[in-house]
Amino acid sequence: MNERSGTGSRPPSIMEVAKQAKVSHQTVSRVINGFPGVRPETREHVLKAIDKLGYRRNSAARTLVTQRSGLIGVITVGSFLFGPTSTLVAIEEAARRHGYMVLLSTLREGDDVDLTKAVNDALGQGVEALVIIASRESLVRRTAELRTGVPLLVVGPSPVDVRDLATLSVDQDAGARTAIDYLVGLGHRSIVLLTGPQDWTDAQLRLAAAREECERHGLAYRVYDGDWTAASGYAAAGRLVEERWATAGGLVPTALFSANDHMALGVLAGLNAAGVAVPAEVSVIGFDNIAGSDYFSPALTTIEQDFTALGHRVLLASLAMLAGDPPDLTPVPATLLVRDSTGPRAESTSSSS
Amino acid sequence: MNERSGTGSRPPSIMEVAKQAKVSHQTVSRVINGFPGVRPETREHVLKAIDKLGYRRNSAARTLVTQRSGLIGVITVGSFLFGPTSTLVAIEEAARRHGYMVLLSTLREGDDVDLTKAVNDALGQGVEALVIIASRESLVRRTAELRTGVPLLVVGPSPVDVRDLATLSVDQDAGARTAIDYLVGLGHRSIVLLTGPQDWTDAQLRLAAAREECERHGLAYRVYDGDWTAASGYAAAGRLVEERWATAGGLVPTALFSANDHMALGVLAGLNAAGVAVPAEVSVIGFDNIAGSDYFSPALTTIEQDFTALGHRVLLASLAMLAGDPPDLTPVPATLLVRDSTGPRAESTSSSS
DNA sequence: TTCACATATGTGAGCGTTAACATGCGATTC
DNA sequence: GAATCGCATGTTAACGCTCACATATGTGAA
Repeated sequence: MNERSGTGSRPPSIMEVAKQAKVSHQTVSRVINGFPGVRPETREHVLKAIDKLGYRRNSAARTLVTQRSGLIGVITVGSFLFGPTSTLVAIEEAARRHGYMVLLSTLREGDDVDLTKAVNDALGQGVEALVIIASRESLVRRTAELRTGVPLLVVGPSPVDVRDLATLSVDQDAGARTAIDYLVGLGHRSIVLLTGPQDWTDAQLRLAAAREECERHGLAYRVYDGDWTAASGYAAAGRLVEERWATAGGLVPTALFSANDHMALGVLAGLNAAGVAVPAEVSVIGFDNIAGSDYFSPALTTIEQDFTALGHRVLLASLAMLAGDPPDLTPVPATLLVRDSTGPRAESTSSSS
Repeated sequence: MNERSGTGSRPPSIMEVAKQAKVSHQTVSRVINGFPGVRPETREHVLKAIDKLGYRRNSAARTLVTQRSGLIGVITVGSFLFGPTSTLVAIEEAARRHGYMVLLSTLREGDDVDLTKAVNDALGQGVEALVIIASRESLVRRTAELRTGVPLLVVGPSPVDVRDLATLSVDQDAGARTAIDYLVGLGHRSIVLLTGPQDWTDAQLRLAAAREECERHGLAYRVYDGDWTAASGYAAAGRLVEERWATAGGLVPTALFSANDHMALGVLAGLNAAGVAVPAEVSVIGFDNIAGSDYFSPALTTIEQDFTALGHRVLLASLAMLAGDPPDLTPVPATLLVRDSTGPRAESTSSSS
């Protein structure tokens, strides 16, 4: 039924459909947009003409007059790691469900120039709202300075000193606290906090919360710097082993909280290489629940973030802002996943000084 | 310098810039598009007016008249696994470098209806070219039936019986052969091929190539079914252990080729649980080089796919098709990454029947 | 019948931009 | 000094759609 002109000419317009269906272009428009007040018979004719001509609405023309592009710009900056990517996919899915499409920009590094350009490009394409998945503190700050003219939502924790910036994220704070509490419940009194790069807000928040929670419980703890990679986790394991040698009595670290799963993987490899048993001698807990973490050796206890929920919430919030309503910005919960890499503190450990 | 009207009215148009700069709108257009024949002084005025008004080109209007949206539709279907995601990011990056933006659609499952809808939506937004990252055989077939009216490129191996479909991919064939050859070089004569789901073209191709290569070398081999997950790799390890018990002499499998790294991770975990030493008793080789595979226990020997190169090539090919030139569709190479999970066949193994 | 009134359809303008062509003007040529 | 050229700029008409309004047609009340 569907025939298309093979020439390089323009695709059929609403006018040609109108002619074909012997109605006015406006009636065609009404049919396309499902407006009421069109006789079923007329509608039928129009639909047939549309099918015959292979007509497809030109959204450029529509956007030009309505100011509505049906586009949401999503800018992910700095990484294609697990979290950002999962969030992106979830946002896209939610967007499509709500009749929007996603215009994507991925920036490798937190380059200000690139960010500004990406924002401008997206705005130039007429996006109705802008979502920035920014993991770095500095980036979020830049973002706050941007005057975009459309609703702007940042996925990632908000710096406390930046006001008037809509941010939405997984509850890093609660997640980190849950992890520490769980370790405390297992009897651990001295633990290592392996943190991510400090210019990542997620890393900051996880560390700050874990630290506070340690202090609240009166734990002995020390902080190791990591950079999200398994390699840095491996190095941390080496340091931990040394520390266990050098430390006396009840202060020997018996557990490690890694700010992400990749580093935890490195930690497991490092401990294994050093002959330290997990969880018998040291418990390890991660953060993210990346694919495969249930098959690490041993299976990794970790904090799972519900990125699908996050993505949906991001879209809902954008839509709310678009409608002029206050968005729901409460953080998305993170939940504990207990597996094999954590266990009760071994009594022998405290006596091995 | 930049002031913006706070009202909800329309943003400034080229006309207002023209009035502000006391030139015609066409001159403004010339400045915006960098056309020659504008006096530097005039250009200066226009630029100043643009800055003052906070003018930004309305791409809907531009698209309407030029038929060029600057948009490339990318549809990823069925997974957010390592490969597809990496490819997407690389495409986006290449696109931006060439002045295009990416309109994203992610489909969870290979639902035909969704695919058609996604294609139509993208076309409706005026994409100039369409890239479909399809991992499933059936999907690629559907794709071939789509008449889009714009250049269409499929990322993923092409079914041999489907003609006239531009496809581009990593050289799965060469990658799998490299892996087998490497094992052969280490002296292995009996190996297990752990394959992915057979409706994934990648899985098919990797298996077919590995199989052929095994036969070419006169190896004993058997095929285990997997589903890309670490869990299925774990199960495969169990089966392998049984097989080693039951098999006699030189036919005891001493190596396993896993069609992806996640499954290889599961295999490592399974072998470890069964007390089988890697690589002393069994060598394991993966495919993908996912993040962290260098910190598996032991570090995984694998085949690395250069997705960045693939993404760039995809864009180049799209551009070529757009220009009416024949695209370069030769596969992107895959390279061997030797790490610790593979080693020479242990002599003891063949005598342990 | 005549008016009002709803319901179905048509008409014209305008959205912001570019493409094609038209104009103005100083410099060059004969 | 007129004709010619080249450069810088202006004018007009699309592009395909939606909006606001105008016009037919049918229906019931006065």
